[in-house]
Amino acid sequence: MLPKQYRLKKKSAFKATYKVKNSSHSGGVTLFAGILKKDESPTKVGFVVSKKVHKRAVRRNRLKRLMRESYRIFLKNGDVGNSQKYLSLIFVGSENALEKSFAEISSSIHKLLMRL
RNA sequence: UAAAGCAGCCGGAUAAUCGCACUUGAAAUUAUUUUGAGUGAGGAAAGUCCGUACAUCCAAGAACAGGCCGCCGGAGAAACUCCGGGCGAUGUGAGUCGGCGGAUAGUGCCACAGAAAUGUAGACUGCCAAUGGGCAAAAUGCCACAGGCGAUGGUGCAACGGUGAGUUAAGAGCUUCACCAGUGAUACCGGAAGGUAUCAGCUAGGUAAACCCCGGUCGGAUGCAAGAUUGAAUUGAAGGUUAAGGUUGUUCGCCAUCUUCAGACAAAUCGCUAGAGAUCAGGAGCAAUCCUGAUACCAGACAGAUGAUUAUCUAUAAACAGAAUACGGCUUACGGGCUGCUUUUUUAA
RNA sequence: CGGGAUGUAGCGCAGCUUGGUAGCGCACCUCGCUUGGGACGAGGGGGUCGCACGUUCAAAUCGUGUCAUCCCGA
Repeated sequence: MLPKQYRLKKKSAFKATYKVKNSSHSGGVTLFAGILKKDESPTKVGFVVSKKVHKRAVRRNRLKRLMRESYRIFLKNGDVGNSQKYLSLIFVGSENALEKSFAEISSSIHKLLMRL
């Protein structure tokens, strides 16, 4: 898990991020980026796996945890490209990503971060 | 040894690095940071099929309606719950399964087939010359008119207790006989369900997971997003202040500002986890379960915590699956492993 | 977390109340009509009634369990 100040929490913030419509896709993971930020507050990140992706909570939680963990490692190493210029990011997992390993998910997320 | 049955248990472990939630100690400092310690998903957390606690609102009396339950006894807060027993079904057996009151309270339905499908039925197909009657007069003769009978009928899930004998004109539970099924009465055994024995000719289908009858039982609704408290910006109403500010030169008024009340989106706190609880020991009981004592406090989030990587071990770590107010059940899913008892067949002793 | 509904032929739906025969439209196949196709006419095939167990002589229909899909409320 990420520390609290890095998490995207409010429903309105999620809606605002989706509204920007700046998205890209890689290996079953979709990244939505919000607006560019003006001050030095930390970039907030949300992770979403819909109930339509899979019925069982264990499978959905597993995918969310893998995405979260790989983002955390990139953030710790400073290997996140230009992503920290944005106010908010949302990673959305899809059906294709369910069966993938940590290494595959990690490389997908790295690609997405470099694209920004 | 093989094949089965039942009961119970486990549901990866250890170490390293990075990381999260809550509690708590310390330091810096004044709302955050750093650091130490502790705790951190299940046997089903699932499905949401039952039952409760708890909370708010309505009603607080009675009756009807309606729902639910349905062998007996016990346990339990209660339950579509559990334990023991009875009966029935099933299996070679250990065992397993059972929504298991009433069909003589009434109503409905029973396709097709069949003479007939519930009404103590017999129209039809049939059987009968014993009785009455007629014909005949040689008869152990003929006639189905009055009658007797319910055996016979290519049916059907089901045909008015079953099979076999005897009796008879023909026949029939006829009550005469043997064996069997049910029902009732009596006696005995049992705490009860029920069981055993004897006697009685008493024997009119099935369906109540069709309506229903009988007995028992039930305040209703909504669910922790229940509900309680706080509450910045802001909105409305009422009142006050001109000490300062804006609007014009001044006053009033308006803005502003202060107080009170009301409403209220985002939000915060409580509800929230010390319990019909957990572990261990002893006792009562066939058991479910109950009693006593000791020990420790053991998830509590709110975009929602247990993860990632590596190494070693056992059987290659690989099943079903993630708490959201709590508890008791039921049901369903599940790779693999362990323990105990029992049965059957064969072999050996 | 709570509530409601639906699973029947390739597709869309009846039938379930009151249990005995599964039917309608489109689509499909064959034949006719036409120079050929379409339309039209005639005929035909196709369904473990989501799954399992039970009640009943008999179940798409009644009961219970289970699976899947969809919708609604906060």
